[in-house]
Order: sequence, then structure tokens, then C-alpha cells
Amino acid sequence: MTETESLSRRPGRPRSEEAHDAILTAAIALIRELGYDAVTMEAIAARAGVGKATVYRRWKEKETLVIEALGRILRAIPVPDTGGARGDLLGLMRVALGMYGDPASHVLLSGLVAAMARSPAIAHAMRSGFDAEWRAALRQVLERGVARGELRPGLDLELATDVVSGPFFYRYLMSGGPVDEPSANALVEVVIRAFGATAETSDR
Amino acid sequence: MTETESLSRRPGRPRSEEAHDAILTAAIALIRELGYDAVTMEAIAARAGVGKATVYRRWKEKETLVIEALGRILRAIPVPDTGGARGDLLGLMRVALGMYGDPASHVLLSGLVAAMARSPAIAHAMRSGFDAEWRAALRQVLERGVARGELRPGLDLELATDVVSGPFFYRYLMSGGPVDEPSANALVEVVIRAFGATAETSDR
DNA sequence: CAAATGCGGAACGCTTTCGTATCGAAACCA
DNA sequence: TGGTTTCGATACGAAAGCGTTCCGCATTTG
Repeated sequence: MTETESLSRRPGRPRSEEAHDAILTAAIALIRELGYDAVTMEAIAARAGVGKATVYRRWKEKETLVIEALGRILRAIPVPDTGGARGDLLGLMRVALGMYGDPASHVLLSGLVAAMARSPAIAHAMRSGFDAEWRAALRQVLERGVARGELRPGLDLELATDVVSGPFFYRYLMSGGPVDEPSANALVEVVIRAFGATAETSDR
Repeated sequence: MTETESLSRRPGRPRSEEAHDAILTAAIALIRELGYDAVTMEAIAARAGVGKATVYRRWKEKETLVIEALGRILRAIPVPDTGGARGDLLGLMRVALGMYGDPASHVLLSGLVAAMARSPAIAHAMRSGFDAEWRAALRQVLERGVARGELRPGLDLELATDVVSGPFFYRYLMSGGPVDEPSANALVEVVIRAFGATAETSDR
């Protein structure tokens, strides 16, 4: 904002975009492999093929580096539109399955959850990024379901959101239970039964 | 088993039970404060008022120490019996609220979740302790509900368990949403609506 | 051109943790 | 009593990470 206003104003050699990218990419890769806590600035620089000074010139702490890196793995979640709440919810569940399916995500996610507990900045980044994105997509699907008359008008959106998100999250991080297509189907049926318009209770 | 068969067989000074207890207690306290990863053997010994050698004489690795210490905070979960599924589930939810209510539990739980992702031994200890205990209590309540005719006979026990456990777990570790009595009430209603016998869908 | 800044790389001093060793005192057994 | 083991405490060397500084070269502005 202040630096790059009129097309690179400063005298010397400009900072390398390649280095910037390589550092962020290396950071994500290492957090996937080792978890947030175990990753060091030294290792990030080494993996990126970059001097430590190049890293410290941009970020003073691992925390801020990681927060910027998190933006890289955050992709917009496509909101499915199959014409019905059941199909839309299933579509979102498949997005979740895709994320949970990668075994490396386990170390990544659990490491970040632990980091959230001790770093408000990381917690904010995760909630306003990962979680908010997912939540918004889910809310949209649920509201469309209400508008169509498939879901109950007065339904608690927050609660419905977490009934969809929570069970897989719990299985993935704690119980080790199945996180797969059949479970996704069953969970969607539960949500529709719980939040569906009072008419349709046991169809399918 | 082998050592203490005939009332302290070995010649020298016996190991201090006080030291043993103090070490385990110190370990738990520190994990609550700092998280699993950040706790060191040095800090545990210091907090316990014990020499490092005394710690290493008993446990070679932090991992095994922590696994034994986890047994300390695992209390048997009382299975409520209010005469109805709704009341029983609410009783269990209050147990969960009691655990989540302690702010120190946040660092404890999230640190252990991260440790589970990298240590199969910790994962096993958590699943066969904390999770299994909770799951068994929940299963009992659900099965009683089925026997009473309040819940649907063919219900998926695993899924129902995780629909109860997951949402608060997700709020606690990820979204930061409310984990309180009103939410517990609402969640119980969701479970009863989703898994209830087809007759009672919208009473209360 | 000179001045300024960034580059990858290496080395620096500092701190923390690791796991082991050693100490004199204390607690147990034969 | 003498032998053995643990006690709390402290010191130790090795290893790792920190954040900084310097090097020689590259890339930009003026």
C-alpha cells in the first residue's frame, strides 16, 4: 500500500516473489509433515532453498508466516446446487471428505487446532478463513432448503451447521471412526430428519 | 507384578510413591498450562520437586509418562437414569459441559489431539480411555431409549454417538461457538428428533 | 557509473532441552 | 553392620533452534 504505490519506488533490488512463494509453500508442506509446533524457521528456509535472512526479512515470527501461508490452502468452497437440500448437503459432505481424505491433513489440522488454543492470532485466522468459508457455504444450502420448504423455517442455523460439521470432525481427530461416503449419507439423513419440515420425517 | 510379588523383595531403598504421584500430578498440571508439546521433562521434575534422575528412572520418554498420567484425569462417567431418553441425554451433556467448562481443558485437549496425530500410543490411550468411556455411557443411554420405545430400534449407534459428541467438540476446538446449557438442550432435541421413534417428532 | 537493497549461504553467540553422571544423605535388607 | 538402591540436587556435553550479522554477488534506481 505504502511501498508499491507508484510501481516499485525503492532504489535497490526488489524482493523476490519466487522466494516469497517458495517460503510459504515450504511452510505449508512442513506443517503437513510435522505439525505446527515441530516446524522451525530453519527448516522452512532450508526446504524453500532460501537463506534464513530472507525469511526473517519478511516475517518476524513463525506465527505471522503461517497465517499468511494459511491463505494458500484456503480455497473457496463451491456451493452445490442440485435442486434439493439432500443433494446439496451431500455435495458439501463430499467436499469435506476430500479434505479429510488426505492423510497429511490429519497432522496439519490437529497441529493447527493445538496452535489455536495458544495463539489468538492463529485462532482468528482459522475461524475467519477455514471455518467461516465452510460455515457460509453450509448456511447457504440450509437457507435454500428452508426457502424450498424442505427444512423447517425456524431452524437454528448455528446448531444445524455444527450438527453437520461436528461428527466428522470428532471422528477425524478423536475417535478414528469412519469418515466416508456411507457415513456422509447417513449423516445427511439425520440432518434432514432433525431439521426437515415436519411433514417429511421418514421418507427417502 | 514381577517386582512386588512378595512384599518388596529388592535390597535397597524402595521407590517413593509420593515422588511417583507428584510427577504424574505435575505432568498433568503442566500439560493443562502449556500443552503437550511444550512440556519438558525438566519442567515436570521441577514442578514435582524431584530430581530429573527420579523421573528418568521410571519413564524413558515423555510419551509413556503422559499415558500413565492420563489415567489420573480419567474418571468414570456416571450414567444418568432419569427415566427418559431426553433427561438421560441431558445428564450426559452436563457432564460434557463440566469438562469443557474448565478453560484449562482447552489447551489440554487440543494439545492431546495434536499428539494423537503423531503418536499412535497416545492416540490409543485417548481412544481406549477418554473416548471409550464416554462412548460407552452414551451407548447405554441410547440403548435404554430404544428399549423404552423412545428411540428408533434400527438406529445407527455409532452415528448417534457422534452426532451427540461432535457438535460441542467442533465448537470447542474450532468455531468457538457456544458450549452451554441452552445449546445442550437444543442438541438433545435434535438427537431425539433425528433418532426418535417415528411417532414423537415435534412434541416438547 | 555509484548507491542501495535483496539474494543464498554460512557463521555467530545465546538459550533451552536432552539424557547421563555424580554427589552425600536417606531408606531398606540381611 | 555393611551392602544396595533411591532420594533431591547439580553439573555436564551434545544437539537444536533462535535471531543476527557478515560475505560476495545480483538487481534495481538515479
